[in-house]
Amino acid sequence: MPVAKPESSDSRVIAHVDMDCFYVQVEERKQPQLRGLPTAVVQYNEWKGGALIAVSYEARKFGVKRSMRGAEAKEVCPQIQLVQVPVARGKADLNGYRSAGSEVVSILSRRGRCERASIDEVYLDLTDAAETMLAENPPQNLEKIDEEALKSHILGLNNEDGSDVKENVREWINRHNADHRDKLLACGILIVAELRMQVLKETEFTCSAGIAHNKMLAKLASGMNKPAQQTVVPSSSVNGLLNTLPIRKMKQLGGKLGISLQTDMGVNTVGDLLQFPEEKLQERYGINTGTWLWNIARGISGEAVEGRLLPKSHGSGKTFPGPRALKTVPAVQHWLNQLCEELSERLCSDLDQNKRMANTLTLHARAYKSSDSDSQKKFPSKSCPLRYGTGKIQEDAFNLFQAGLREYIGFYGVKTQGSQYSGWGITSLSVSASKIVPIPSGTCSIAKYFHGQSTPHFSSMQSLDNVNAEATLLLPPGVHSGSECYSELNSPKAESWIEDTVPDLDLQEQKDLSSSLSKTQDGFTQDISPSLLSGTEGCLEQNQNKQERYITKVEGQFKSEYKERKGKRVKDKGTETPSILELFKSYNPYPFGSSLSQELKKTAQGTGARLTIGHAEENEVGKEEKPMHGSSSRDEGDGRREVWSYNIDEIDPTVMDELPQEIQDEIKAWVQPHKWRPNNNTARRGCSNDANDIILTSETRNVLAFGNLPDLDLAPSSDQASFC
DNA sequence: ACGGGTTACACT
DNA sequence: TAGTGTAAC
Repeated sequence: MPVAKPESSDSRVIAHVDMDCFYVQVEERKQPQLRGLPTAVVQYNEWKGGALIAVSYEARKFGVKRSMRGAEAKEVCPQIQLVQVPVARGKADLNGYRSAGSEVVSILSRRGRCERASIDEVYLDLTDAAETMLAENPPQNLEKIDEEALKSHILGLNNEDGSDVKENVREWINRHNADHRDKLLACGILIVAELRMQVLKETEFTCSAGIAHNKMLAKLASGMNKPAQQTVVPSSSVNGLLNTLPIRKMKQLGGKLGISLQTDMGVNTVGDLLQFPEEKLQERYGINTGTWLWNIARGISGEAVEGRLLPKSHGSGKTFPGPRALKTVPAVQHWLNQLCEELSERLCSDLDQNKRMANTLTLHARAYKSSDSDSQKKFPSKSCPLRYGTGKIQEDAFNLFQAGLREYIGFYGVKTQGSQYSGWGITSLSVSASKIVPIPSGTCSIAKYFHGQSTPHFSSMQSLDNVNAEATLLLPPGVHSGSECYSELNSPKAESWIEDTVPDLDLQEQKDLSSSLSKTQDGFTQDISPSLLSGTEGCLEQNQNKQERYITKVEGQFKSEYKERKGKRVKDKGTETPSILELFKSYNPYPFGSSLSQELKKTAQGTGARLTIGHAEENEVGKEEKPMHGSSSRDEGDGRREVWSYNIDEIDPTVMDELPQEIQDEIKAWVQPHKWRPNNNTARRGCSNDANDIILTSETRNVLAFGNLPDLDLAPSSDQASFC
């Protein structure tokens, strides 16, 4: 599973910063009277006092451990303060911890590339800062070294009895005869100490840190002296450190792989690994993992610190253990709705604060089938394009669930009466949103608008393009940018879909289902804050070439969209005028905001600015996206065409027959373009000269470029509601 | 019948 | 690709 990466020859200065019992600290900041007391954060207090998810160092002295129940903790430490995780919508609400984590990240990212590794951990690449310091103000000239830095633990520094530890540290930092690598680490010590003090001052949180030449060693070190201390790993100490280190202390070896190493290979310490030739390890664990193992035995790890301050996905989930398993569809739907509400809320915050949008919705569930031979079958996870809006997410998630359930129960699902025993139970549910990209903008709202309904073939050169343009083309259908946010689409097909494809439910359940649907679908209509657009204004000067290239791309998309449409949906609309107007009308089963024209003008002006998002210094999103190193293979957003990822073939054919002809056609139209298309669309993507291609008039190009759109008489704006 | 809820990533 | 599995906190 782990993969080897070559280590760059240059010496890096890498830090791993780990918050000390973070959730406890967050609660202590909220309730300062807790400070100094043995405290633990618990989740769900009902059963045996809830599960501990964080334990203060005071409480640890009493032997309180994570993975104890609250009641157990009380036994070993009667005076322990148990603080509950906030609950919202019947589930744990971690948002407070998430935002506290963001506070920390924003501080730690000040001195170099910063990677958010989890809610309470980051990696920092401080190489540049250290090199600069070394060149301009090397530690060996320093008179005074900060107290915090002097408290560092330097592995391999032997503190003889009676010697002043801090004095030894000072000497180590000041050594003028140290090699370059150690001098860099000495700079790292000072920088990290300062960062940690800033964190403490600005957030009241303490943290621990490891400083080394790579991530693996930094991570190892950060846990060696907690809380509120930092540990350095000079390269001369690496062998001694690893030699006796139990194998499962290493990141990635705490699970099955580590066990296998011990039981199958007799490897108990990292040092034991040294005797195995690389080939042997590859033989046993595969080429990648084998090399990775060989490297880590030697303290070699080339993983880069990714510049990523924000999470790559959002998820919301809950377990329903044992007797609490969900046994009816309405019960599942109720909880799905709760989870989706939370997810939607978080997506909206992300959009608002970070100007990003997610593109894929995934549903995970765990289930048991009581009376069945293959009861260890897993509930399949399912995903589909993500449409913004709480109601839509709920709807889509529920559809995904039903698709999964049908597959899980295998079509012979027992018909059940009302709340009667159904033979299955859901023990965990979660929804997540992934493939998050910076919001598109400007001209992009057109491109985005055409997305998801057919198969655009872009005219290549994608990889040359600005990441934001790339992002644009991945947008969900029915979505356009702007502060009024996205139009709420109530496509009739979605609703018929739900009701008509759940044959196994009895009447009562169907009623429950639809009533609960209408209950939850009123959704909210609060606007996205206008700040959405701020921050991009003010940098209008931008590379014209980029813009032109981009337009070409949209144009190409346009052509092929039209082509597909023409071929497969002829009957929809009578005339086939190849005008942009007609295209808009016929293409769109969804209401399109009447503000389109306005929006286009607005965004046309802003296009240059928005295209710069990827590079704007003050914009985190730009930094975020840098790691999208030209992965042009997934850029064309192919995942977006098909509305549902589950296999339509799996629908009971008799059900298909019962569907209204219209809907059958819809379904076929969804599925088939996908099936016909050859697997590698790179071949087709660049081909814009097909005989069937329509030629865009210059007027059309203007529309795309500048938003000179004639008034379109499309769906009335009253049809739309916005979310966020 | 779970420490619980999230994240990330490699594999196929 | 979507879906699965592992690992971590």
